Amino acid sequence: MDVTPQLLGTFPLLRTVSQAELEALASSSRAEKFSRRGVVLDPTHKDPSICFLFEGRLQGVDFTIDGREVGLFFVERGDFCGEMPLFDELARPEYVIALSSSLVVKVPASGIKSIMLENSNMMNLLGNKLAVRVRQLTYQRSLLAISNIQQRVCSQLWMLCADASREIEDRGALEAEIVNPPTHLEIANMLSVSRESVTRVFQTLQNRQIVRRNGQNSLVIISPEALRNLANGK
Amino acid sequence: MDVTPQLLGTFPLLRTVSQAELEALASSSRAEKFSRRGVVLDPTHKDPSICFLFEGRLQGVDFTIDGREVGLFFVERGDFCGEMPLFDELARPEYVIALSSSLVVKVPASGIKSIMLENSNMMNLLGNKLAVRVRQLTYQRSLLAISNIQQRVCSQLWMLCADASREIEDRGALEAEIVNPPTHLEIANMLSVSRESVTRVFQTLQNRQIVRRNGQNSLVIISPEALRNLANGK
DNA sequence: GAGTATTGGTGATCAAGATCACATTCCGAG
DNA sequence: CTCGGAATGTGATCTTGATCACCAATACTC
Repeated sequence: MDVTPQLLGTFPLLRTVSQAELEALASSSRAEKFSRRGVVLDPTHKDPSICFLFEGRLQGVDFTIDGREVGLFFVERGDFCGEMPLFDELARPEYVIALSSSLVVKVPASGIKSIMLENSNMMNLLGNKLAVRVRQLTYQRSLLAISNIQQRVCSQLWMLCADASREIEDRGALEAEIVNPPTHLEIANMLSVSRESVTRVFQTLQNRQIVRRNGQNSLVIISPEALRNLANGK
Repeated sequence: MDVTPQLLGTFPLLRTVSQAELEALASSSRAEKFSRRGVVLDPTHKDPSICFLFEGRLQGVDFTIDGREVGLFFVERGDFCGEMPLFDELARPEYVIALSSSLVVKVPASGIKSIMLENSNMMNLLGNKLAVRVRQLTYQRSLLAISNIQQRVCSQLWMLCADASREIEDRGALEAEIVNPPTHLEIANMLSVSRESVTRVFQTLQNRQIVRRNGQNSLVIISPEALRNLANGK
C-alpha cells in the first residue's frame, strides 16, 4: 500500500520534518495490515523499521526463558514503536504484536536515524520515549520483586488504572475505570503467577466491593483508595 | 573542589564538546568525595546533575514497596550516571550510592542539556546509554519472572560473568571470572529471594565443581557451560 | 589483639502459592 | 440455536522456598 508524505506528517514525531525529507521517507515506507495476534515487529528480523500505528492497538511482548509470553507495553494509535535500533545496533529485545486488527506504517530505521541526528525536536521526543520506557520497566521490575501475590496483583491493577484515567488522584476517592482490561491469564503472565491465584485475588476484591466488572471490556475500580492500600501492604 | 575544563574533557561523553563550552560547564560543576554507602544521587533532590565518576565505583539502586534495597546497575570510573533528567522532566527513579570511596564530578543537567541538543555525537552516546539501560532492565525483568530459584540465581551469575568477560563464548568452555562478586545477600536482594536460598544454590554449584571462590573478591566459573545449562532449565 | 559487624553455612518448621482436576459461564461463528 | 473454545471459578494436594534460630569464619575497627 502507498504511503503519502502527508500521512507521515500527521504523526507527532515527524511533525517537524521537512516536506522533502518526508517524501524521501514515504517512498521507502510501506503500510501493512495485521490481524489480531499478527507479529508486527520481530527482533530477529534484519532490516529494522520504526512502526507508526495508524489504526488499531499493539502490544510489546517478551518471552521468558521457559517460553511464557509477557506483556510489556501498549502502543495506541498515533504512537510508534521499534525505536530501539535508532540508538543501539544490537538486537533490540522486543516483539510487537497486534492486539486488534491494525494498520501500521513501517519506516526504515536508517532513514529516520539520519534525519533525527539533525533534528533536535525529534531527538528530544525519542529520548523522552526511551526515558518513559526506562521508568515503566523500573516499575514493572519493582512489581515482580513483591513477594506477596495479592499485593502484586493489586499493584498491577493500580498501575493499569493510573495509566487509564489520571483524574483519580484529583477527584479523590471516586471510581476509576480500566477499559479493555487484560484477562486473568494475561495478568498472571505479566506478573508470573498462576492464573488461579489471579482469579482468587479478583474474588476477594469483588467480595470486598473494591472492583466490579462492567460488561466484558470494562473493569470499574469502585474504591481506588482501598486498592492502593492493598497494593502497598495495607 | 575545583573542576578544570581539562578534567571534564577526559570523559568520553564530553570529548566532542568545545573548549569554551567545557569552561562554562566546569565553572558550574563541583567535585565531591563520597565514602562507602554515601548517597551520590537522590531522585528527590530538586536540582538534577549528571555525575561523572572519576575514581571509585557506584551503584544505582532502587527500593521496593516494602523498603528492600535492590541493585540495578554499576557505574565504573570514566562512566557517568544521572542522565535520565536530560530526557524526562519527571522525577527520575534512581538512587545512586558509592560502593567504595569515590570521587565524582557533578555537572548541572541544564548545562549539559543545552549542549547536547546541538551535539549529535553526544546525543548518540546518551541515546545509546538509555538503550543499553532498557536492555538491561528487560533482562532483569525476565530474571525476576523465573519461578525456579536455582535457575534465577544461575541466570544472574551468568549475566554477571557475561558482563565481566566476553571471551567466554569465543574460547568455548573455558573458565570465566567474576571480579568483586556481589555478596549472597546482595544477590538475594537483586533477585528478591532469601539469602539462605542463594547460599544453598552456591553450595550445590560448588559441590558440582561449577564455581569456585578465589579469595574474597573473585569468583571463578569453572564450567560456564554447566552454569548456562542450569540457567535455562537443564 | 580483642571485640564487633559482616558474611557465609545449615537444619527444622511452616505457609503461600503452584499444580491438578474439574465445573461453569461467556461469547463468537456458523 | 448450537457448538466449541476461551475465560473464569473453586476445591484438594503438594512443593518450594521463606522464616527462624542458630553457628562459624572472616575482616574491620579501635
